[in-house]
Amino acid sequence: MKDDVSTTPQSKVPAHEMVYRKLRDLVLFGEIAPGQAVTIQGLTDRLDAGMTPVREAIRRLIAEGALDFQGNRRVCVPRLSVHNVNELIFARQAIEPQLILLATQHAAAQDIDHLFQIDERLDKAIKDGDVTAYLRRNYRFHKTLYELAEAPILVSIADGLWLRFGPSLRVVCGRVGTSNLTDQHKETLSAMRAGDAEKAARAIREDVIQGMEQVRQVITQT
Amino acid sequence: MKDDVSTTPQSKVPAHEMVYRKLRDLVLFGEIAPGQAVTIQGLTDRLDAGMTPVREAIRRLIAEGALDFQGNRRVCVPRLSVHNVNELIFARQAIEPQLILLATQHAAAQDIDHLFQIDERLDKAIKDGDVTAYLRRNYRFHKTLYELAEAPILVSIADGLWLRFGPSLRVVCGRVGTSNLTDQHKETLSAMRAGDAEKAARAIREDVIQGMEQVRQVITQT
DNA sequence: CATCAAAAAATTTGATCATATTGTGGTGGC
DNA sequence: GCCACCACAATATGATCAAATTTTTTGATG
Repeated sequence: MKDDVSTTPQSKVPAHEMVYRKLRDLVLFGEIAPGQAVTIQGLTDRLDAGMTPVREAIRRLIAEGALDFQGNRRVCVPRLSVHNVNELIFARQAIEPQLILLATQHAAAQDIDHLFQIDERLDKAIKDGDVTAYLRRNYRFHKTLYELAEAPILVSIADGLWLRFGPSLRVVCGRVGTSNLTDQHKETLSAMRAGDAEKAARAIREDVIQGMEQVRQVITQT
Repeated sequence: MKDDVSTTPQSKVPAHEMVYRKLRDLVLFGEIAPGQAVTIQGLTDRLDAGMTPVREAIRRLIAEGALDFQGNRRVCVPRLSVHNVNELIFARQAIEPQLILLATQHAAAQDIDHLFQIDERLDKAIKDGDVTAYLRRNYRFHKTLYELAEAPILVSIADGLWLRFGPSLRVVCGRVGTSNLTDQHKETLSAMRAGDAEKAARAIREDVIQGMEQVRQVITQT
């Protein structure tokens, strides 16, 4: 399991950070489904942590939009409306191509090689029908790519968007099946390797649209 | 301890929410300057609150990018680099015109009247040289405007951006002086009233560029 | 006597606090 | 200058209080 970099046990990282990463993963990869409630006490048991770290982790994720604080003091993973999905499509199209432009300028050859490797393992997960591995590696691919842009604010925005639609991707996989998933990863990377930033940006925009369109389909049906 | 009946007339809003709002204002309106440290104990004194609510408020603001958690466990208001400002300019240009497009579609006549009122009071603050009132009303103008778009995710992104460059606006006012501030508020509102969404979007883009350019100037000098 | 609904008790869960623990940066001895 | 030690601030725990939800009780009505 080289995938979960987030749950490395080290006494160097504080408990609230640890809980945050674990809970973030649970939400981002759809292990807590949209609509499902999140309780403090439930998490102290599930993650074997104290109350304070759990509370702080929940607050952080609420602030990032990954969790929803419902008027009374209940917290849950938000369900996306069609309207929300449209907002997310717009925002992703606005931000992520720009990240690719910047990433192309900064990327070294070995960075792109590394991304090709991640993409290969992603393809393997698809072939194996391993949904969880697919979701983790797909996120990892995009996140790694975006971090090459060296634009921390834009990356944090993009990351925030992933936290919002991520939970629904598992649902999409459940409906569509992993074998029907398409992406523009290789096209993006090839263009980057060729130094054609514009083409890479167009490819990622295509990737975003394809992915989000599938989310929209599933949301519309529900 | 029941003695806080006099100090807390309405305990309908929880303490952590109260502390969050106060601290958010302190940061957003530059009352805690960029680079300045933020300590838990300092805030428990300053805001007369318990330790737990303060901790949660700080976590939220860190998650929103309004505060910076520096490796060791120090927290401070981030200083913007020129690079950061460029990211913010891009992001604001990407998001805010879209919010105006949507707002124009949804706005009723009285909504626009209300915005004209806010803008008038804003102008008065400029004429009086009241920096704090200017900053608060300028934020209020944009926030009110964006909320008309009925696009909660895009609004939360825009809000997050304001939290990042807001602290620097007070510095800008200190350098430039309130009398030299220009904006495109009236142009935006007039276009909206006329139903010309595209024109309104262009006006707000102009407003964004003007404002951020002044931030860039100040950052570059420092 | 059964049924439903409103009220009240019980339980669950969140909010807050006081306090103990741990980690960080500084300080003085060597 | 390096290392042990000290003081301070952050982190984490569990207890306590308060709010909200669920369940139970109760009473009126058909």
